[in-house]
Amino acid sequence: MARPRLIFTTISFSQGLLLLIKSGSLIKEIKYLASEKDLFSYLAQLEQKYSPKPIRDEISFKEEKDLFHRYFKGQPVNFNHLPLDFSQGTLFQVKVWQEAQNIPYGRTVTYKELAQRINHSGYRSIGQALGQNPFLIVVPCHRVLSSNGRLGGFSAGLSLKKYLLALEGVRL
DNA sequence: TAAGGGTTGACAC
DNA sequence: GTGTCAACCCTTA
Repeated sequence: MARPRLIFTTISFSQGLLLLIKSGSLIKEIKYLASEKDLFSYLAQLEQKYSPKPIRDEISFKEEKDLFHRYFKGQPVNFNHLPLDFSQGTLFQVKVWQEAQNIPYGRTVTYKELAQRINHSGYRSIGQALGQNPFLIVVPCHRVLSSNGRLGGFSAGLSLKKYLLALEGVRL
């Protein structure tokens, strides 16, 4: 059976832009890009990876765009009902991502707490799985902090992690 | 199979 | 309070 063609859109915000990629009705990836320049080079990579090449489609992302615009205005938004394509992750990664989705808006947990929720003791593996998170913001890996109250890490950059937490009213 | 990683907790100073 | 180190265990090359 032929796979549905990939479609994408971008959402601009004060720190850069988000690239949303869908296959059919499933979201395949939500990626942070610092500038239009990064967008063009990433799209070039996608064109090499996928055939036929992904096409821009604003209409199919109406709901997601609305949700993200509200989120960037500082309104509490729940993204959990959006259908995500977890097939690209391992079983362990999917478990971590799904558990991370349960962290409420404006709340934070530590890597340890997240590990305990999935009955796991490999704290470093949690960080590693979050680092592979392809669904920025929707899987809120920015809400996971180190136990000493520090930020920990963030695949899209710590300054963005700080920005997102501040947006949600989290005091560090 | 070995190395690395978004961590943690214990211990020493 | 801060630094160091072993242990956790998954992913990647």
